[in-house]
Amino acid sequence: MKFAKVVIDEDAKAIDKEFEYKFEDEADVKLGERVFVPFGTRVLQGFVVGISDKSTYDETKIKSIISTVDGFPVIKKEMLCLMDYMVEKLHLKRASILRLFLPSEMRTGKVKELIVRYCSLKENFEYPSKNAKKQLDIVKYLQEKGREKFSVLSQEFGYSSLSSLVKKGTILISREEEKRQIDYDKISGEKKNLTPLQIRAVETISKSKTYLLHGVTGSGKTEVYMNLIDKALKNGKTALMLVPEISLTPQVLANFKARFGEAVALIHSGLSSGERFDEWRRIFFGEARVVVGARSAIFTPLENIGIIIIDEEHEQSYISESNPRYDTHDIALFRRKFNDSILVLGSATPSIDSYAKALDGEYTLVEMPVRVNGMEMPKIMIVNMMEELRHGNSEIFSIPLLAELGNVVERKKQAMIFINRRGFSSFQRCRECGYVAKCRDCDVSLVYHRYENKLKCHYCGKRYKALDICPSCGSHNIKQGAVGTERVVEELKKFFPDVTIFRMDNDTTSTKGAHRSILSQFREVKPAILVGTQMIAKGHDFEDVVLVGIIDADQSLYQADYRSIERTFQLITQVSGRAGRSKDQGKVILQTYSPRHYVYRFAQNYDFKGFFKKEANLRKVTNFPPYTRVLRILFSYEDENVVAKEIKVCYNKVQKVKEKYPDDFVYLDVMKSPLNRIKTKYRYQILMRFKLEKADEIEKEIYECVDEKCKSSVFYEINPNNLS
DNA sequence: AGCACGCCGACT
DNA sequence: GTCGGCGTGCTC
Repeated sequence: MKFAKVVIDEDAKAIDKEFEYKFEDEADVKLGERVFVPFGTRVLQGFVVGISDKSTYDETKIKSIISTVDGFPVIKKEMLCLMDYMVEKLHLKRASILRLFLPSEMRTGKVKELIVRYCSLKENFEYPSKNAKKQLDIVKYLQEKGREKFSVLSQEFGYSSLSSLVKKGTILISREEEKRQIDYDKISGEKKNLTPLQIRAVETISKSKTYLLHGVTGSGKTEVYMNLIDKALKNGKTALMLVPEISLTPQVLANFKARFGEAVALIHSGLSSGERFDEWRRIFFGEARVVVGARSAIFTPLENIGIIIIDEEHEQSYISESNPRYDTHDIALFRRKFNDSILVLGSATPSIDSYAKALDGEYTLVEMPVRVNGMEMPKIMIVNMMEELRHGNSEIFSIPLLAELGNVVERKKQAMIFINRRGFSSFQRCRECGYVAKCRDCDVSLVYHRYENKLKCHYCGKRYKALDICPSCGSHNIKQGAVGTERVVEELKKFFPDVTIFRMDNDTTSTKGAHRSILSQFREVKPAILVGTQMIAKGHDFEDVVLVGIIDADQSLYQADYRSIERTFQLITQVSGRAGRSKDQGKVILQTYSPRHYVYRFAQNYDFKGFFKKEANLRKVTNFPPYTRVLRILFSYEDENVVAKEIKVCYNKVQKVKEKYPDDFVYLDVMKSPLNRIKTKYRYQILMRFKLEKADEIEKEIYECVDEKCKSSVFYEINPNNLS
């Protein structure tokens, strides 16, 4: 008799623990397998997360495992350890963690293996009659080629001829499982010669520890990554490389496929569920030895990892913002340790957090301060929009930007205009009474989308009719708020009616392949202007882009978030990099209403170190991370009274903890979340900051403050990215 | 989560 | 009398 600890596959707080079940034979159930178990009156699926000879529960109450689900353990040992770590450290529910480790297709069970029928000739087949021309063609084809897919032959020669050959027994059919082929651009993957700087980086990164690779845009980090992966493969190890979702462009994918061929598995949101399922299994069974993917790829069941790379490590998208909330860095650090592998965090603008760790010696700093082609970084010109206003220009575009755009058009070159907001304008406001339309389910203003003539909630996605008269006072005087991508395109058309203008944002890239098609179209046209959000800021090398315009750079600056300045610096550097790929020196025009802000001064000079010093110092004196830890506990529930009451109880307990550590707490407060309601749920939060020395200890005690039985759903966030 | 058990109101 | 409301508590 054996006993298994089972996590029930239900995402509910109340059953988030390990239940014990018995089974007879050791060979029947393996660690990490999915099993069917009786649970109360029902039969549910669960994960075996532990096996032992003894039980720790009343043996008369222990039931038997009914059967296994897959017939093999789907969760490997490393991932079981990772689950424990995430439960302990991030206070996530076991089932929701385990779900991260499997492709969703395995739970819903909708996707099946792709079975392909192959046709081949019987050994001593009889020739079809002379009149059956099509059938003879098929036989001839197969004599030459040996075998072919049923679907191909049917397409080529017609279904009826083929099926009659099958019926006669002339053709035999065999069924084989095939992995779905992922679509990617085929390019040649020749190795480039490395610069001395790149060689030094590759040689330095060799020990099993964590490196921070700080390389300016254009310093050739990707080539370094590829060489490092090569090295890992030669040592018989595997490699995991993460890139932000938006920079997971066709170019990047093609590069990796070309270089490492069949050994590469790709994980990204553009895959169909079948493709995702197949890629996961190729990784699981060791067919794929290099994994390239977005955030969630950190959970792939890759074994014997020699190197983990997080490219653009500063990117926000590495922090999951919705339910199982986690930071990819934490997971990567865990897996690095477990596999005793190398971890490389790469960026042109490292996060303040990572860079501080590097200076502290926790990470090893590797620098690549020079561009591969020896080119200068593009010149950044700061335009004071207040000044423009004073001179009577209240348009979106400043005079210098228009002049430079004109110049680009004349030279038949290309420009990119970056604007950090999609839609036509941020909101519609009534000029008479100040009414702004809000989402019924969420506490946010609606965004106007001109193309659909609809108001959209960017939180829950709900659509509303656009305003023509103010529902509050009846006035027709409706004003558009701040500009978005759509509006910029429209305005540009007025100034440059003959120039091709492309728009790229969430709305124009929602369909599969749209991203790729816009970029390849843009590549072909000159002169042309590409208007877009964040997603144009990454990794595209366009030789002919000589100008980048940043509309309203302040957008990201004034947010109730301690990282907003850091993010602004990163954004400007990133976007500016787009102008620097051509032979002519590129130019960047940055429009701002606060030209004297230090972030612009450092960004203009590409002075990361100076910026770091200033920003780190500010964080230190104002008691923010990385010198303190922020913990946010978010309660949300449909009934506002319930949330308010429950969070109050929790807050009182937290206050007791604070009294116990009076010197460590630098901040503690309870409040409505700035976004008080999202998807019909009211949100309240407790915010606290405490010093690092006893942070782990304090954190543990704080977690005890939340009543397990409360109705609200509770989210914990460490150093949250935004406080809404 | 989902289901049983249980303790109150208004109906054939 | 009992049918059914949903509040509470349990599931190895």
